Amino acid sequence: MEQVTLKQIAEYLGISIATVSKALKDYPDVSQKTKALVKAEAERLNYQPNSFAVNLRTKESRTIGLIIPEVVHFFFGNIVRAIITEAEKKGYLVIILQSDDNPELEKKQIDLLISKRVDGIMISLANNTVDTSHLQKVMRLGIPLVMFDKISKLVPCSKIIIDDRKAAYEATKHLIEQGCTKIAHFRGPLLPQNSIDRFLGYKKALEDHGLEYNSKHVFLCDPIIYEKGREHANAVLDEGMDIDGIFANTDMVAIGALSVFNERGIKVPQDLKIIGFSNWFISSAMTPTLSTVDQDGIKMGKKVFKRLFKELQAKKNGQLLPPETIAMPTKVIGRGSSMVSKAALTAKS
Amino acid sequence: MEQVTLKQIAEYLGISIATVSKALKDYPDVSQKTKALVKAEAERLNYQPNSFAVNLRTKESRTIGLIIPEVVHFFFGNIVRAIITEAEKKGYLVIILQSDDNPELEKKQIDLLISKRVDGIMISLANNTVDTSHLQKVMRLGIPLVMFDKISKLVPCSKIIIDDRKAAYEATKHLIEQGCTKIAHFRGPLLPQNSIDRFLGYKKALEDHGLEYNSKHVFLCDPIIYEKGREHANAVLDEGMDIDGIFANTDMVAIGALSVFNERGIKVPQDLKIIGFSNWFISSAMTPTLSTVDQDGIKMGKKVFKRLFKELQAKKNGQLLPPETIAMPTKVIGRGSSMVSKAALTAKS
DNA sequence: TTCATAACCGAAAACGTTTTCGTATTTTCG
DNA sequence: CGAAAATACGAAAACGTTTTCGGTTATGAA
Repeated sequence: MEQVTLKQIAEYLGISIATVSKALKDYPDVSQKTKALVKAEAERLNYQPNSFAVNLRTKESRTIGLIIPEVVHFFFGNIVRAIITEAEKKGYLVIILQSDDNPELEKKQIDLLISKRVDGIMISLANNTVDTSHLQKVMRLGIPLVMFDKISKLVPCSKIIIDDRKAAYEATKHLIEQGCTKIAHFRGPLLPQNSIDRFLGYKKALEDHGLEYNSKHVFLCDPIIYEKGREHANAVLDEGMDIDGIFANTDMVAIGALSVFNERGIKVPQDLKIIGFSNWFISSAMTPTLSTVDQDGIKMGKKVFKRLFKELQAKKNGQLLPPETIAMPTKVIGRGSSMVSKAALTAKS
Repeated sequence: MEQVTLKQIAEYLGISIATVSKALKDYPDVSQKTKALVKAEAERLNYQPNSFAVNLRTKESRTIGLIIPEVVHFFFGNIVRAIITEAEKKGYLVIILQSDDNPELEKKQIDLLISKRVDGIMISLANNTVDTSHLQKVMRLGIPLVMFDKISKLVPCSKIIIDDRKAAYEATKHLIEQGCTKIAHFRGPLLPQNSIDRFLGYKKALEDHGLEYNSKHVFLCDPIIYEKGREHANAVLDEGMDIDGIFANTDMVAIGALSVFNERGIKVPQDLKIIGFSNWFISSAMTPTLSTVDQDGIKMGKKVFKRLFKELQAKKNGQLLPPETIAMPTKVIGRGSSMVSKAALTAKS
């Protein structure tokens, strides 16, 4: 029941604790013979170092913190999965906290992680986090910090993002290439950088292709949920707006809109084309299948941990790496909701 | 940069470390005056106890482990969310590990958690975990253990589950009540208890209602994914099977089947009725909306943590609670995929 | 005043590990 | 053979906290 300690092994073998410790860690100043003896005994007794003591002594916990707005979210899910996996490979454990998009909670959780003495922190900000003092505190304490997806440009730490502006530009361009000329945008909340950037990319694409930007064609989704997509789609129809394309901030919103159009007999993609964002796997299971922008959560998660790990290593060596911002690639995926494919044509004729 | 310690406060105030420690914890043998002094100073210096030292001294980490097959999964997502929230309220941090339904990995992760000296462990087993020695080890070490959802009856610990057999029975009965007489079952893998129970519930419902059980009507989904639903739905059609209802092990599978029927012009629910399992939120966004069995992940998560907490408390008091198995309620939710509602009738007429 | 009691404080051990430094023993080699 | 060097081990401090126990001072009662 009780866990065995170095002391017990030492007493059993009649040698000192120090030697036992060193033997287990293959120090050069322990003879092969005693090493073998100690290791055998440790094995036999199923010795496991007491991590509390190790932590105290080495001042590191081999534990890192991760704060995200929502665990359930499919995109974060992939990121989480990747981070956990990568971290485990390097012997790190991940403590996950969910901010529920609540800046107050986010602050508390940062404090919690600091008090637990995590070695590093990864965070995707709550949508409406404006005060970054808690993050400044993390930096002040010298705790490596990596931000991803939802970032704040005010914090001088490393960041892993996608080029939202470019991705949105490409998505909008895709609709234009499919023949849309009056494109609405179901945008995300006003604050987080990526919903701003997606909006800007959308706007830029219109301008670059000689289409007029109309602020009435921009609908705010706050929060970014299924129902908002439905709401705005209904608004578009009820007000009889002249729209032939929609670029939605997120697949979730796009699917909400799609469900309304299906219900109200609007033919997608013939009457109206839609493209979402994030390539949620279920988007390929809709009828019609949903066009979207693919952002690889797994790859992103890997990158996030790898960056943090680099900074952890650097810190151990007494160095401090200059912050770095890395943009991950994205890709427009054209599907049934924006493309009148040959198959779709056949089915209709 | 460096964290302040009791020693520093003590030196600054010219008193002993012991007194500082006791003052902060409101020991009765410290005067109000020094308590005030110490607290003010601690506040000013932003003192935070070094949890490594606290852990070592108190032999508890206020950290608990959670192992689940898949974080991304919406059902587990809800559970995770609930557990984290509840745990935080009681001052516990949650370390989440993902087993990827891999028993080997699961074993390793248990060891990892043990070596990190978590105070307790919650686990939903990998689908094909048969050897439970790693769990026995947890119990042998006296670490409180709570299993949920995917459990093993061989481990004498507390368990939080749903009554899968009853739920499946109700789901099948629902189809029968809607007029189905030839009901197929897209079942889950052979091993985990809940997919066995769902199958048994399905079978029992058939028998109780005078319908013949036909093993050809049972399709194995291993793993339980969207594609399996498609695959079997196609098989049903290709082989021209005489089927008028499907009870799927999971919404995911049901949605896969639904997409095939939509594509191939099978009218749901007129030609064929479907019911899924778990009430994945997207299931109400399908066309038609998907009937399902609601199992409340949030409630379950809460229950899981609360039970673990109870055992943690008991352990502190030197007690050992007898294991308890709690079944959470479920509810059949009839929607468009199994019910020809008035609205649907109108639309068709 | 004196003694018992209460109130307050601190010394010190303990938790289990890591690591430095010193020392004792053995080996090497001129 | 003797000195230098290599080898092997252990003592002890340190990490920062908690808690027991003993001691000192103040308080009150006799």
